[in-house]
Amino acid sequence: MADINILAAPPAQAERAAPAERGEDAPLVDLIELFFFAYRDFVGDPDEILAPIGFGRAHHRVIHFVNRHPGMRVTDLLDILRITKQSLGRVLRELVDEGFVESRAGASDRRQRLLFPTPKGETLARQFTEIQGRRISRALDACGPNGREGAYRFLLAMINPDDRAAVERLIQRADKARRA
Amino acid sequence: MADINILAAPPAQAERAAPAERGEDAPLVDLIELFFFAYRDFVGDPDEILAPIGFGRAHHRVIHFVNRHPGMRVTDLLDILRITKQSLGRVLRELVDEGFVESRAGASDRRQRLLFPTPKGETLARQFTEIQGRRISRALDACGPNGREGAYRFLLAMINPDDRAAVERLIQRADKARRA
DNA sequence: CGAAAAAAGTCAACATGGCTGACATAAACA
DNA sequence: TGTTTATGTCAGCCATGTTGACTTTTTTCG
Repeated sequence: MADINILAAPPAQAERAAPAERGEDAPLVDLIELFFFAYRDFVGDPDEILAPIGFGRAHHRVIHFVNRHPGMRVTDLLDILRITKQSLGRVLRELVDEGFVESRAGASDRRQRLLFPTPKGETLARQFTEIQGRRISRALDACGPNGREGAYRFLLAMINPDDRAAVERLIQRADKARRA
Repeated sequence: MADINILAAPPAQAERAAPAERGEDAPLVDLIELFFFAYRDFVGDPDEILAPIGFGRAHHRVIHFVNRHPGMRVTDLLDILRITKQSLGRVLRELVDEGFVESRAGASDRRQRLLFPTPKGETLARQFTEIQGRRISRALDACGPNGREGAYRFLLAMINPDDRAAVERLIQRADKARRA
């Protein structure tokens, strides 16, 4: 009785809940699973772009953040990614060697290496944000008028309380720089 | 001028936007980054529980799905996790060996191996859903009255269109079984 | 000035969790 | 009875994380 394909389409007569009320009283565990599936597909987008170039997810993350926050220090990137210097070093070297990222000594503190995307890096980064942005945009369309604010608040509140302020600062700083 | 700590707290006089309107007109790229940070912390929860036992994220995912959908076939799990039989096999063997998961031959098709959590596995799975559920619950609180419905729709619409129906069926099937 | 601390980089070794390819077994199906 | 399906397994490889030790350059501070 339990051994049927639990992913198969149901017999034709089965009906789903009306779209208008879908998810209204979904248990938390539903949202846990949706979050898992959503992220799986979300990171699948850049995977497809990177596979032909021989890069992976680690490269995606670095290119994204360097492009979004040009001039960031290596330490900043380490804090964001929460990986070790050695792990980052490997990926960063490949990106510099292949001309996606450039690292220059800091002006006021010459110990620092500030990271910038090259034009090649910018082009790649734009592809990432375009495809992921389209996915998010589609998702917001499914949420009605206040969807964007709701998604922003939901995702922000999913972050550890101690880190929220830093993340918001990071984001707002980048937005401001972009508008300038 | 660019080489300062981009994650540091700003000087005291800087003010953030009023909470009421936060995120209202956030660019899509903000949401991309928030999604990244949110998931990072979301999977950090089970990581902490698993580290002492010597298990990793792969084990978390298997225990979660087996517990939530008891009696699922190995093939179902492969479809959900999108990994190879060999990768799953390694993890599954460890979980069976250490008594977290049990696999029984299917009743109507004896080639199948149906997966069930042991009491030990259930206990562990409950810890995962509790801590992750608390995080989600907190996040929903930040979203106002229709937060749950909004989050459900947003996350569902983030999933590849082709997979949405299967995911919803999976979830609803599990909810129904749980209520029964 | 000189010592200490900070930013970055590097080497080596190892763990986890993906992957491919090849192959084996049992059960179901046509 | 032959083929397909569901599962499992061996062997090896790759990407990306980890720890620990150590170096170089530059800044900071007593």
